[in-house]
Formats: sequence, C-alpha cells, structure tokens
Amino acid sequence: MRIGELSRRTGVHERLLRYYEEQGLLHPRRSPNGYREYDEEDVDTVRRIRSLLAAGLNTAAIATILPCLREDGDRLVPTCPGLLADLHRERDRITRSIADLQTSLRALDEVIAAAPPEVARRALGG
Amino acid sequence: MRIGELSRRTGVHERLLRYYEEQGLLHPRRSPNGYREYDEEDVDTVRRIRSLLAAGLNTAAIATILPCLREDGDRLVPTCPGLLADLHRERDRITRSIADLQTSLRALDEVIAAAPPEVARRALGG
DNA sequence: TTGAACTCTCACATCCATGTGAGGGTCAAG
DNA sequence: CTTGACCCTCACATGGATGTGAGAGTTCAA
Repeated sequence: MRIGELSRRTGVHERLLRYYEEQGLLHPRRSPNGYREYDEEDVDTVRRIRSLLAAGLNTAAIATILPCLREDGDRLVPTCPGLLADLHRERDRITRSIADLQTSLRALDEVIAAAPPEVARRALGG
Repeated sequence: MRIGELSRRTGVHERLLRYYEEQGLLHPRRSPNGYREYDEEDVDTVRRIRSLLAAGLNTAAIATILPCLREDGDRLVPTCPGLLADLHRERDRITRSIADLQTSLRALDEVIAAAPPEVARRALGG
C-alpha cells in the first residue's frame, strides 16, 4: 500500500512515516515511479513505533529493538543476532525506565490515597 | 545554598537548574542581590526531576506531579488537592507507559532467549 | 486535454531539553 | 582598589520529534 493509505490506517501523518524511514525504522520498497510501497505488516510496525515513542524511547533505541520484535506467525524471530549486546543494553535501559516510572506511580498513589475525601469528591465529581 | 552548590551536589548543570525553575519545577528564593537560594530539600527534588525526565516524562507532567511528591518527615503530603484529577491523568499515562515498556521488554526477552548459544557467547564474550 | 488526488524532495519552523558564550553585577580576600 | 570566584539575564545553537508549505512529477477518471 502507499503512504496515504498507511497514514489513514495507522493515524500517523505521512511526514512522520518519512521521518521514521529516514531514522531506519521503516523500509518500504519503491515503485518504478519512486512511490513508497509498504507491506501489510508495516501497519503493526508503525503502531509499535508510536507505542515505544510514547513510552519515552527515542528513534535510535527503537531502531535497535524493532528488527527483533518482528513476528513470523505467532513466534518472534531473532532476525539480528549480531546485536545481542545492544539488545541487552536496551533491555537494561527499559528496565530502569520501568523502575523509575513505578517509583513515581507508587508515590503518586500514596498522595492520591492521602487526599481528604471531600477533595477527592470535588476533583472527580466535576 | 546557591546554584553552584546545588549543581555540585546533584551533578546537574546550572543551566538546567535555571531551566527547571523556568518550567515551574523549582522555586528558589532570591537574596537581595538577586542570587537564587535553594533549600536542602531541593537536592532531593532535583534528583527526582532527573529521574522522571529519564523515565520519559516531560517537564509539564513533572510540574503536575512534583508538588504532590514532597515529603514531610516520612510521609507524603497532598499539598495540592485541587490537582487530583490531574494526578489521576498522569497516573494513567504512567501506567500506560509502563505497560508499553513491559510489552517491549517481554518481546525483547523472547528474542534474546531464542538466539543460538554460539551467537550469545559471541555477543557477550567480546 | 484537464483536473483532482496522490506522491516526491527540500527547506524552514516550532517546541523541548540541553549546551555555550556575551556582557555585566556582587562580594570576600588580598 | 584589584582580583577571582560566583552569580545574573539574554540570546544563539544543537539534536530530536513534529508540523507546514513550495515546487514539481505521476496517474487516472471525466
């Protein structure tokens, strides 16, 4: 499919799809007229990219991880074993991010729980 | 303490401390000569800011959360009850980020586990 | 043919987090 | 007084992610 269709199906603007290609996250083929041709699986790939960006990873980290998250049927395929050390590094970074976020989440929960009931009603009731 | 000392004690550059103030994350007093005066607790506040930035939150989200993470002795004090709805929203966003990262972490672990043993040795041995 | 829809590349712009330097004030020690 | 260390504001710069428009090519139905 072409870039407009991928954009509609994923909700991601064309400009960003070209940027992700520029960053090595997407690899569309080209038609003889120069148009990009994407695969059906690129719809999932783009969604995964958005999810990882939203989680705070940058495009360089995502470029490392993505090729190894591609699925063949139901199973994950290690398509780039040469990057195992990189994957471990990314894994460690993700683990630290999760720990940081979980620490903040716990602290936030304590604050929310400590709020006086009438404050909670006012804040959530409107 | 002044900005240079806070910078040394936290390892965070002065430029960033001024930026965090600009973004509403820090609120130093001013001496008559215009110099910033930070409190002892600002050392922990700055470390918390760095941790949240590293976890992918931006300064706007941190400005929402921070005032409610301040500690009085051992307990957390809800110093801004009017922001309870905001806190819930931030909490939800953090929860989604954690879920996204955990999904990627699991997928990454499967790829790492699936790598052939000799590839693992080569990647980690040198 | 024509026009609309779609696509291409390129370049500039914005915001964010961060880095650096200019120009100048403050103050304690010598 | 002078000096060095510290501080102030302001402005420009960088890289990343994102947004927008110019100029032009492609394709197909009317």
